[in-house]
Amino acid sequence: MVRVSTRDEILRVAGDQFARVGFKGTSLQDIAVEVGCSKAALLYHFAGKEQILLALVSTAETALADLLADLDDRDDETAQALAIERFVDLVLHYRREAALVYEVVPQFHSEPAFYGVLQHADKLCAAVTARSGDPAEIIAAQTVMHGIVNVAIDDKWDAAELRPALLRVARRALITTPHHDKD
Amino acid sequence: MVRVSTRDEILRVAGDQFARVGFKGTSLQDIAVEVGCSKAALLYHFAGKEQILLALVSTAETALADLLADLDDRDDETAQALAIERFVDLVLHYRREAALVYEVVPQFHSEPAFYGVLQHADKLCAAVTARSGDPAEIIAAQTVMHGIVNVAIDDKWDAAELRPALLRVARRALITTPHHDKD
DNA sequence: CACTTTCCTGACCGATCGGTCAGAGACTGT
DNA sequence: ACAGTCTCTGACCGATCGGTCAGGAAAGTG
Repeated sequence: MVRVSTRDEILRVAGDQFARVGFKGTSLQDIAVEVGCSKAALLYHFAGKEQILLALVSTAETALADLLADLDDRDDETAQALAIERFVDLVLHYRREAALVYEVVPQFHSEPAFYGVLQHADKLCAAVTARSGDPAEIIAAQTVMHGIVNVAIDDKWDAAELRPALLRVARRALITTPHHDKD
Repeated sequence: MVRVSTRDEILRVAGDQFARVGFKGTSLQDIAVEVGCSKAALLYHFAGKEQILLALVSTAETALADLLADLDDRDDETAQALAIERFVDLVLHYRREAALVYEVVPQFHSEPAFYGVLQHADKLCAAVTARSGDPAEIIAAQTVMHGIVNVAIDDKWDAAELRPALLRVARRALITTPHHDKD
C-alpha cells in the first residue's frame, strides 16, 4: 500500500473534477467526499478553493516553461516539429492540468495569477505555427491544440492509442513544408 | 428599435453565458440582470434553469438533424466533404449552441434529454471520417471538431476570417484522398 | 363595463455554497 | 511528563443558489 499524502490526493481529485465538470461545477464537498476527508481538511492544506486550482495550473505552467525552453535555439521548422510532439506528450501526461489551462483558466480572464500560463500558451501557439504570424495558421494551431486537449480529457482512449493519432492529425493540419509526414 | 421578446432575449443571454462560463458558472441572477428583468421572469418563461439549456440545445439538435439529412444519399467521400463544410458553417452560425453541445452537454452524461443531440454528434463524426471506422481517424475527427467549436466561441476573430481558415485546417486534417485541397 | 389571459415583480423558502474556528488526537523533542 | 507542532474534525457562519408564490399592471374579449 502506497502512502499518498492528503495534499497530493486533494490535487489529484480536484484536478479530475475541475477538468470534468468545471471549477464552478465542483464543490469543496464533492472533493472532500472523494478524497475521504472533511471539507475543513481541504482548507487546512489550501487557503481556498481557488488556491487548489492555482496549484494545478502552476504544475502545467512549469511543464510548459520547460517545453518552451527546449525550443529556444532551434530554427522555425525544427522548433515546430518538436513543439508538436512535445505538446502531445505533455497533454497526455498532464491531461487534467492541460484541460484546466485551456478550458477553465480562460474563464478567469481578469485574474493576474493566470497571466503567466496564458502567455506561455500563446508562445507555444506561435511555435507550432512555425512563427508564421498568418492569422489562418494561428487559427489552425489553436483549433488543433484545443481539440487535442479536449479529446485527451475523456478516457475513452488510452495514451498508447491516442499518441500516434494525435501526432498525425496535428502534423497533417499544421506542417506545410513540402515533405509529407510519416505515421 | 426592434422589439425582441423577453423569451428570445433570455435565450440569447443565457446561451452566451453558458458558453462562456459554463452552466453551473451562470446563475439565474446573472442572466436576469443582463436581460433586464427579474429572476422570477425567467422562471415564468422556462420551467427551470435546465429547461433554458434544453431549449438552446434543441436548436442545435434541429440544425444538426437537417445537416445529417442532407448527407443521407451521398457516397462516403462526397458526404465527408459536405459534412465538413456544413459543420463549419453550422458552428459559425450557432456559435453558442455548438459550444453547449460540445462543452456543457457532456457534463450531463446521464441526462436522457441529451441523448438525441449526442447521437447526432456521433453520426456527424462518422460522416467526417468518411465512415472509415478507423480509431485514429475518429480521434482526428473529434480533435478537429472540438477544436473548431472551441475556437469559434471566443470572438477574437469574425466569421469571415474564421470560415476559410477552419475549412482549410479541417480538410487538411481529415481528407485523405489522393487529390489535395485548394485554398 | 366586467372578466380573463399574458407577463412580470418582490418577498420569501430550503438547500448548498465557500470559508472560519475552537479544539481533539497523534507524534516529536526535551 | 510536558509543551509544541502537525493534521484533521464538527459545528457553525453569512451569502448565494434554484425555485415558489401571491398578486399587480396591461391588454385583449364579451
